[in-house]
Amino acid sequence: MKIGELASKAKCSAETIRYYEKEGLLPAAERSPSNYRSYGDGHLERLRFIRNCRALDMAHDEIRALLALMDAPDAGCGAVNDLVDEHIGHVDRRIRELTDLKQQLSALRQQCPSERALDTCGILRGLASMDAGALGKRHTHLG
Amino acid sequence: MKIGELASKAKCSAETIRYYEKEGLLPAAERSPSNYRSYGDGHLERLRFIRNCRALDMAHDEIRALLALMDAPDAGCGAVNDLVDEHIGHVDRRIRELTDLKQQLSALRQQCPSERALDTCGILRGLASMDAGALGKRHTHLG
DNA sequence: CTTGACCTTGAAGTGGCTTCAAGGTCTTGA
DNA sequence: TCAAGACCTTGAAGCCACTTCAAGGTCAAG
Repeated sequence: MKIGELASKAKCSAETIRYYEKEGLLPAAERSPSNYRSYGDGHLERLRFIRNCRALDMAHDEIRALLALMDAPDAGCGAVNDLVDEHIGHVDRRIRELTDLKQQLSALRQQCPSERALDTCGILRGLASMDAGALGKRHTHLG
Repeated sequence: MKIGELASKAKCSAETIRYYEKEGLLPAAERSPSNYRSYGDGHLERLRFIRNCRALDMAHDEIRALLALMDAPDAGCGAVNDLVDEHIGHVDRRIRELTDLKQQLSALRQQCPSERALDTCGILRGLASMDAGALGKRHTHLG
């Protein structure tokens, strides 16, 4: 199967597939006489696995780790469980960050409930006088 | 004041300040005879405003829009309110996306409550067989 | 007069792609 | 038989908001 067919079966673009190959997520395909990449069902399975991980917002490093664990012949899945737990932790932290953020924004928005002149606008005043250090930095790969 | 002093007063790095200048968020500073950037209190105010906006995860485009509104002499703040409301919408959507995501991940995690052999690990099975199309794409600049 | 803190510019790296440019190959139908 | 158009190739650049690096210039203190 050529790259376009694989792409449509995995619902991603051919460029993404080439990118995954370059990144080492997907093993290099064999080549046809005309130098086109040639894929089998194993590639499709692996690509679907990767796309599912990405749909869950896992970073490439996390996916690489999962793939390596999967390829280890005699391992149990304890490390898989740990990796997923850690990723849930990432998502959870980011949700908490954004919830705090929304709180801040809502408070700011209430400073100016109606249209008024710029120099009395509570939002602009708030943005000018806030203490930026109050919020922490982002800790995860989820934005 | 030189760039380092401005940076420490605004709690950001000198590189960030130079970047904001290049991006047109911060007006270009005057230069000393030795070609060092020289800043006044107006720069500090504007920079603090920008950093506060960034602490609230506003994109540069949003901040640029706010600054332009602020500089408009006779405008009211209705557009400011709208912009903030829209940004709150971004944050809200992202929170909902991540909440869905966490749900998916938790369900996945429950597939494999304990250590077991790889080929029966429910997580890996789930990742291999999920339908990636089930989750939507990211719509905002918040990750 | 040297050390070291500060400043300058420009380029490259981050992540996970997408888009573009400039071609080569293959299939189909006139 | 040959031309159009769909598909493939590579490599580079763009996205965002920075950070880091390299290679130097400037300045105050000891």
